[in-house]
Amino acid sequence: MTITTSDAAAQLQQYIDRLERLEDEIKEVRTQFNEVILEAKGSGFDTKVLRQVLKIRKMKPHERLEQEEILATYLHALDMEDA
Amino acid sequence: MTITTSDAAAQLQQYIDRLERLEDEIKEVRTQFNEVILEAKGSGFDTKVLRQVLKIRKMKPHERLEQEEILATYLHALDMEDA
Amino acid sequence: MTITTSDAAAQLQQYIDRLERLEDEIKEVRTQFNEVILEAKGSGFDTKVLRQVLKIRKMKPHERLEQEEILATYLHALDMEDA
Amino acid sequence: MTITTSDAAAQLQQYIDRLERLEDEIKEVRTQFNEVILEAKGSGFDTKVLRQVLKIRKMKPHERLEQEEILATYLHALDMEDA
DNA sequence: CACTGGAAAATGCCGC
DNA sequence: GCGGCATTTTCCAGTG
Repeated sequence: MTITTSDAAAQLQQYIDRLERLEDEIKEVRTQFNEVILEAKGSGFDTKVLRQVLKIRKMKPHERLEQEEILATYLHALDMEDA
Repeated sequence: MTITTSDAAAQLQQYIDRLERLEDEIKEVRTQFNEVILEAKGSGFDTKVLRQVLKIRKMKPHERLEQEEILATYLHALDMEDA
Repeated sequence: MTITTSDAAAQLQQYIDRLERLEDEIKEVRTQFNEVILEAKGSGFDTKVLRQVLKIRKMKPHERLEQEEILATYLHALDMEDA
Repeated sequence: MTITTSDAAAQLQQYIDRLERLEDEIKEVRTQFNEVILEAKGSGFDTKVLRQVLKIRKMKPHERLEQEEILATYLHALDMEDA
């Protein structure tokens, strides 16, 4: 878009405002996240391991891709039309 | 499992819960962010440039100027100043 | 397993092998690339700007000019032309 | 680095050359990769599934992080000093 | 306080 | 040409 009208300029300003507002929110929540991590550290937990646990829990769903599904993928790969 | 460990487990669970809740929030807000970007795109704005604008606004003018200057120097050294 | 499938399996295996070999090559060259970047860094060059230069050289001057113009327009609309 | 000497300029030119050379190599190998994918497609394989197979094989090593190791991580997380 | 590794984001690519 | 996915780059916390 070539901004020729002041309307377009105002619209751009609005989008930028909204986006920066959302970025601020993200930053804020991330700060809270870090605070909790620090708090956990204060309780004696190893932050690195903590993050690892979170990661593992996030990965879990992906491991539905386990064994059977992998096998299915291979079988599908072999189920070609005229090979 | 000893009582101590059991306590620790409960505490760990709590921290994990809080952290995952915060992660969810971040994810949610980021989704909103992307939606606004898409909306702006629908209004005819160039999303890539939009992101560039946000980045520029986040940078301190000083930093930005410095980066630009280095770039100019490199381009000059390569006889590319008009690129 | 039918003969057809067995054939397909062998063929699949071959394709996978070739593809993985090529993936390895790419990975290897990328490693070399990163090493050169590091070397340049060691010589005092700013790696981020270095990457920027490569990107600029890859772009057709026309594209680049266009992008810059859009950016200038946006910044102007936001009264940020001096950023 | 502020490039003041022609030596530095020459050095920069050399780094850029080397990096672009490596980028070309990568591009070339990637082209070969795509050609093999196309060839496989011509043999009746579904390219999407093919890529999926490659991905799965790449992930496999990461799944050493399975069960026992995950358990170990949790146990470690609970093995705090003074909780 | 620079380096390193890992998470998040942006870019670019492939298929539709 | 666009949307989704994979790669690449950037950012940031942790560490010596």
